[in-house]
Amino acid sequence: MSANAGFFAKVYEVASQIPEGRVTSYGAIAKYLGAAKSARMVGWAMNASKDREEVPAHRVVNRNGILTGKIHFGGTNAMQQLLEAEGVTVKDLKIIDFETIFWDPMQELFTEDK
DNA sequence: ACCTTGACGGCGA
DNA sequence: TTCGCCGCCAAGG
Repeated sequence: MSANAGFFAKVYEVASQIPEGRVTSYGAIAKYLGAAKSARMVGWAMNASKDREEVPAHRVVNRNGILTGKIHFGGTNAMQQLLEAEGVTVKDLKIIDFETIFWDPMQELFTEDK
């Protein structure tokens, strides 16, 4: 399924599996999908996933641990609020202990798919 | 049909 | 190590 699903669909599958209180990056998802250079498309997919409540886009940030997509959450700091509500400490759009709560699909799903 | 933009990141200089 | 350019490819103008 995943192998035959469109790129967007695959992104949704991975993103929807991100546990609460954990975060990942666009690049990590892209790399897991076999397109490390297509991190941008992951972001674009997230943009289209706004209608999909199953996709916690707020748990996906850039590789610096910065809430770059915050802008797309109604124009307010809703994204940060959502993360903090899950126990994620955010300081001025920057996730504290980013690597500690980082959820790497390559590490968590390496044998479950593909 | 062509050009620009975009939730990023890799790789070269 | 830091800076900048290029790729990925979809959507909008």
